[in-house]
Amino acid sequence: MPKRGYHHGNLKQALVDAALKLIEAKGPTGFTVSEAAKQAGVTPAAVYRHFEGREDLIAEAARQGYEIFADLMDYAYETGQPSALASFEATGRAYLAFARRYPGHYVAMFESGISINRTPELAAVARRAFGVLETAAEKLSEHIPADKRPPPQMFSSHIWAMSHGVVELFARGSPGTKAPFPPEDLLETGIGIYLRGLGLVPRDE
Amino acid sequence: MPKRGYHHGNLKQALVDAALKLIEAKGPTGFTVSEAAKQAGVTPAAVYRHFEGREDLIAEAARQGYEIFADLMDYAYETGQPSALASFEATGRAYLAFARRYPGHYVAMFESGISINRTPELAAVARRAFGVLETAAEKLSEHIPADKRPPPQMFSSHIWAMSHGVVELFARGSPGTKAPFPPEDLLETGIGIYLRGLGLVPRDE
DNA sequence: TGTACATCAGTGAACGCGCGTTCACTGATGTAC
DNA sequence: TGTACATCAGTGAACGCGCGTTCACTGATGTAC
Repeated sequence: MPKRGYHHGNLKQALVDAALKLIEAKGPTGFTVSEAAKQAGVTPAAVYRHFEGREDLIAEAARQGYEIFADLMDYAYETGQPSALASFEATGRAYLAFARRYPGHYVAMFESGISINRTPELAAVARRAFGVLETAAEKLSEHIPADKRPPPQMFSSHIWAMSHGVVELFARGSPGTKAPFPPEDLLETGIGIYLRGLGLVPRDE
Repeated sequence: MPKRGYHHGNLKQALVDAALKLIEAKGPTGFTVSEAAKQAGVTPAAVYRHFEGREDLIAEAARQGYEIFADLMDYAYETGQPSALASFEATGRAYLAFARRYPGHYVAMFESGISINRTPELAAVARRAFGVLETAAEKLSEHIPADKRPPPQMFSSHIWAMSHGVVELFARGSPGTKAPFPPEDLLETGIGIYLRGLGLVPRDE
């Protein structure tokens, strides 16, 4: 443990990390300022040297999550290039991968009730993340016959909805629901069938 | 206001109704026993004549929601008969319709953290609701060429995921997200494209 | 029809609890001379 | 290099609050005779 700096070293980040662990373990409701402070080895009052309050701490955790998420989406998009189809599919998969690898961030972002418009920085980074998906959809849409081409924003919404639904219902320990199939497979096949419906993938495997 | 019966008439249901309104307005976290009691015109202690505690009240609200939900799914299924395709589509739409018309119930069921296995009755009615969707998927699957037929449970999961995603992301006042299209249209087109991908709907409109 | 009694839905006061937040403070660290 | 001072991260005690829950009670309703 590096103990440089004043007293703690980097308490601000330590508090965010503690909050993420707690949110992951107990949900956004179960998370308390006092417990986060305790886990960082510090008095609850110390939190207020770095954050305006409870909400502010959660918002910072969410912001960091969007940052990671946006980077992941960017990377997935690039991985699929130069194929518009591969890029699009990869961004869809990235959503699930993110939820799996960063569950604390995911909950802070999507289940804590924090508004995306809470601060300009939060809004900006969220827009960056979703922008990648929309760009992928636009590029993909160019491969669809112009007369039967739905708005790109529409099928990026479809894919986002399916990804979100798979995560919420089957990848997280949802209310007594047991996954009938591995979520990754479910999403993979779901996106596959959908893209075939768009006429972007041939009928056979 | 019918004031029959002992003192209140039907306090148990009045408490459930108050809870539903509060959950709808403030989320499952914002709901408190005291406020539900107050809204029913009764002391907080009176709640314990009818429920074991806070959780029990929410569970009853969820149970009633599943009951309505299952009936709605049944009705939607019957409406589509004898066409397997129409029945399947109708059950997908019913999910969104339910979330819209009974937002309090919806939140109690899917966002309150109540486990489906809390009581046998709750588990039973939930199974009834989801069973309709699975039956519809099985019937539909018979129309797909046997060699290229995914398991019915798989595409009922896909549709459920898409419906759930559309509701969570676009139909409810999600974290700063504004719907790019009416959720009903989004779901309609999404299911349509998906079914075309399954080879169940011809390529043109 | 009238009286005595049992039932039990709802009362009102109180409890212990843990929360988020505040405040005057302390003492380690960084800086000026 | 050494001393005096300013800074400010973290302390510890305390606060007010509203929560869920309990308990002995009361008084309206239903029932037996």
